[in-house]
Amino acid sequence: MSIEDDLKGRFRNEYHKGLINLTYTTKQLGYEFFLSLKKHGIAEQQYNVLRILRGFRSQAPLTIGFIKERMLDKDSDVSRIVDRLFEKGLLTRKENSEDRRQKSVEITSKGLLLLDSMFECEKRADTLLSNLNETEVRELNRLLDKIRNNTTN
Amino acid sequence: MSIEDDLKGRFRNEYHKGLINLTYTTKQLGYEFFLSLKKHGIAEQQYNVLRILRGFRSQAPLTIGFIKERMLDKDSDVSRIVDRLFEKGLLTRKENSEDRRQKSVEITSKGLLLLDSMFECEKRADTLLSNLNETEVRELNRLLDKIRNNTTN
DNA sequence: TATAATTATATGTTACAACACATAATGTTT
DNA sequence: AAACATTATGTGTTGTAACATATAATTATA
Repeated sequence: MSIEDDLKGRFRNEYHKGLINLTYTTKQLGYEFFLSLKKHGIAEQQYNVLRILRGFRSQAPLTIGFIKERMLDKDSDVSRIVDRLFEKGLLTRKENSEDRRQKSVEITSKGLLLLDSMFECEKRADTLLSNLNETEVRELNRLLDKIRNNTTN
Repeated sequence: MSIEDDLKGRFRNEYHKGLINLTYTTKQLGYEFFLSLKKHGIAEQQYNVLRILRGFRSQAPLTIGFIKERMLDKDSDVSRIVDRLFEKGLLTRKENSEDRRQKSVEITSKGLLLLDSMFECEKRADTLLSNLNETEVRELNRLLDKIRNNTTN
């Protein structure tokens, strides 16, 4: 399937196509992953928060700000995502007595169990680019890094 | 700036990095473009609908379904996006007398003027990948196409 | 032709991003 | 210590994706 067919449009040039292609491909990969998450009744950002809580368990409890820094999306509304996970019993949230502005957030055993049961989602994520060989992925990463160097200066 | 620094994390392998890199880079490019739109008080999907209305002006009026097919996101909620544009006076929306289920949507002169005033946004979009040379963009497109062939089968 | 299937659009819900603003706790300055 | 600044988090709003369901109009079928 070519992107031209799919979008029913034409591109001004390779750069134009590149931008649309990036958006389109990433959206599609995200959707693939989203589908594998959906079976577990959890939204993508909630999953990401749980992953961070598990990944940094040695430094638990974590604050909202710490979690926020580690989200792919820097503007994540972690307060309300944590709300939803709290209501599902997947994490605990307490006032930090050292600094009462902060919240101490920790994954529960229920949360850990859920992540364990989602192991195949993580495996799925690793296969999304499997159509590229090692050299190609490396080249993709090089190109993406190069693109970003441009836009962040 | 490396993505490793930025995400404060490590990657399992190049494939893992590739997926995160795609998500992250695309998000950043999208944000760049979003910023240039914001000055004109219009949201990204609303802009996309206006572009389609202008682009296919020769076939006007267009139906909601026609617009939907041409959106990058196939699940776009075109009905409500059109609502918002209608309220801003940027398009007209009438019942189609041939098939009264359909709506006939057409961009207004106010909508065309807005797009004209946004010409620099389009130019901006074309420069987002300018850090890559022609060969590199071509290679990027090849890799993205190859990724998608995988995930759509 | 009455009925059933399909189509085009609308509406309602949940989760979220991006933003502005609010609030409370803490730190700093005078 | 009182006043001000900063920090951590919360809340409210708008726009949207993804989804389910609704409704009306049209087409196909028995």
